[in-house]
Amino acid sequence: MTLPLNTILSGDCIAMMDSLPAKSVDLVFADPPYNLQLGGELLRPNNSKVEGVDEEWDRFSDFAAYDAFTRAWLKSARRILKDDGALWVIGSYHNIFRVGAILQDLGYWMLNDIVWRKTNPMPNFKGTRFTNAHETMIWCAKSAETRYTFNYDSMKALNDDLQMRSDWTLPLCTGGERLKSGGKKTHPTQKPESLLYRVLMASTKPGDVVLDPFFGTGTTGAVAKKLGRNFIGCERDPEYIAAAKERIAKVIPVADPSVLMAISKRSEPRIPFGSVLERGLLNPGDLLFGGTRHDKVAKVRADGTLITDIHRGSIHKVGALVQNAPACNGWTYWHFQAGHDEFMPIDVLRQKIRAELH
Amino acid sequence: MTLPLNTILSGDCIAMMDSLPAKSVDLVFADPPYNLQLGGELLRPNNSKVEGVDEEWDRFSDFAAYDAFTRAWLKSARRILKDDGALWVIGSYHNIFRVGAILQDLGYWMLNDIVWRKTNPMPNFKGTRFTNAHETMIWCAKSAETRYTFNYDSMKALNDDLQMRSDWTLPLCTGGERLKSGGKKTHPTQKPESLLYRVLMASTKPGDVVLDPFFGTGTTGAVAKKLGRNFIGCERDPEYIAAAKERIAKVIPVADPSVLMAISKRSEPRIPFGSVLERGLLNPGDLLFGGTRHDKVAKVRADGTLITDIHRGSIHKVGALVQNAPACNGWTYWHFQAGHDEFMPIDVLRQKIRAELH
DNA sequence: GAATCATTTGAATCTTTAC
DNA sequence: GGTAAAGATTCAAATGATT
Repeated sequence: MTLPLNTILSGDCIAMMDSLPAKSVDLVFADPPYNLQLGGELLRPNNSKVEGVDEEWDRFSDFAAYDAFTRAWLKSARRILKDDGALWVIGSYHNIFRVGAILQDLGYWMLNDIVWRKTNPMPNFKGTRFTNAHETMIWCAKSAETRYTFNYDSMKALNDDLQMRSDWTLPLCTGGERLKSGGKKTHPTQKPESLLYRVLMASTKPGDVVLDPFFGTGTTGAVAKKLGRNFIGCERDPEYIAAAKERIAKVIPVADPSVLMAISKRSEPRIPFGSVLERGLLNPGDLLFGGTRHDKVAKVRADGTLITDIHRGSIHKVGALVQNAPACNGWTYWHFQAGHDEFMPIDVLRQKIRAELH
Repeated sequence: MTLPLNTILSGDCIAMMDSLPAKSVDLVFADPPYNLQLGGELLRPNNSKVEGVDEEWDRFSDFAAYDAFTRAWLKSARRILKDDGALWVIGSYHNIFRVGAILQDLGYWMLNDIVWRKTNPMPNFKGTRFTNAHETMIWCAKSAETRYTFNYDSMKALNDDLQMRSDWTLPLCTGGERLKSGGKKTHPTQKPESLLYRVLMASTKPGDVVLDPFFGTGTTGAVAKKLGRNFIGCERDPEYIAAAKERIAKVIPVADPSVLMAISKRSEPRIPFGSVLERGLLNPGDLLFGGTRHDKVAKVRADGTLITDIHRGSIHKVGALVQNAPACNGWTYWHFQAGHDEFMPIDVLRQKIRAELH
């Protein structure tokens, strides 16, 4: 079976997900309904307050229904996730704690909880509580043992070369981005594209398949299309589906795929230190220098090992030994003499070789 | 029975709470074990060791054991709470979702979840996830029908006459405030007094009784005494108790809490260039132009870096490289094409984002 | 003594590949 | 499956050392 890529499946998300092949999706992003147990359900039809044991039973039954629903869709999502896939859920204090506990119970492995700080939240008009100015997202891998995609360098770049933190400050979806029909908002809880931009940039690769079980008006699909990812949406409401289709059709994908690729040291090809010798960038007998004052010295041997008066081994091993450190990256630790008083890390030689590979 | 006010009860918190009269306490503040379940040792890039939390009190065999423990102490706490009392719990993603779900199951009524944004969190040294830069507190009333204390105006005053939001930006407990014994921290997870200050100012009145079931080194007691509230602590570890007693003895209550309200002024928020992309003000693949004749050209990548035929990096770095200059302010150097022959500096896009923050 | 630079540290579920 | 080796990786703030 081929996946219904870049389409919206009309119907209940559990049935829809169950119709897809197992281990076929790279990412699930879910914005499920918030807990329905609020307000009126605490009142009887005659408006008297529910009290005592009845109260607890009622409430338990409400939470139980929400829990059962949550468990069901999270189970279905887990089946279709690839083993190295991941899942995001967004919610508020009404539902996110139940969602989080069930995620853990099902074996998902939490990677972060992310706080979306709203720059422009709705104030608390009655002054009864703190302004509810954030929502919470949970990001988790399929299990504690599985791998997952995290474009660390992209996130760092997006944040002016500082590690991206677990709190994200972004505005609500308003203005031209907010879908309207007949002057009213099409969907009550449309999420901003900036939020999905960061989610997809962080945890997917170009070409990945992203499934959204509660597609709504298609923010996930719109951003996925823009960023060169494939999407699958599940949605029951025909009006939302129509709005999402129209919206996504207008999205222009980024034309140049090269601007989408994450650049990470981890994904670059490995270069053995021996290659540096084979290409004559260094020669057997050359000296390498380590330490802040370049006072540690080692001699390069023809087989690519280093030797000092007492140590012998790889650039990493000898680097660790001369520093008496548990570990060492020899590429950045060792320097060669490039001029009278100029030392350069041997990593530049590796870069030279890597450049030739392109 | 009279309450053991302003004392530390030595022993298990559940037994201690069960020994107190029902409906006798105005507030419970709890910093329970987080159930971190850390793996092996973790080294910083400089190879120094991170002191993790591996205390016996944070070890649980599985989620079921942690849940049973959580349910037990939350039940005991609920019995001793006055009907118009409230409870706070702090935690991280390791435990807070389980705590939150159990709170709801027991009939507590959530008022807010509060995010403590750390100004100086520990980074993610291995680049595997987002920097875990926050913890979560849940504030709840005893039930949906009960009243609770919220000093709305105090909170507004604390926040420059703006409603206090659900995200609080506060530094970790370090420096002189951090209790040390023999050069090492007395308690691995001592909370900052600023956090408790805000909690107690928000949700208690002078003279109220505040119980902390996991008293540790007594931050709750210290701030309670300072603010003219009464405290009751429960703690098992004699060393923590001794440190807390000594600490609290030194606290001088303040006559007028308003003198403590000095709150750091917010500085102009830093806007990473990546935000411009996330918000769609520029798009991946767009061209930027530098130089007086706009003859330097760079392409915007999806992660917020720029790329030319030979250079790659942040707006500042690439700006410097194309000019062969030591440094460059990319915000003013780079321009985007706003019309047929019109170029505008990308700084106007930053201004646009800043305006939304106010 | 002031200024500058180097070191330390904080609730952390913290690697990947080859053999 | 396990073990060993390669090699990638940190931010803010306080404290201590040096000039």
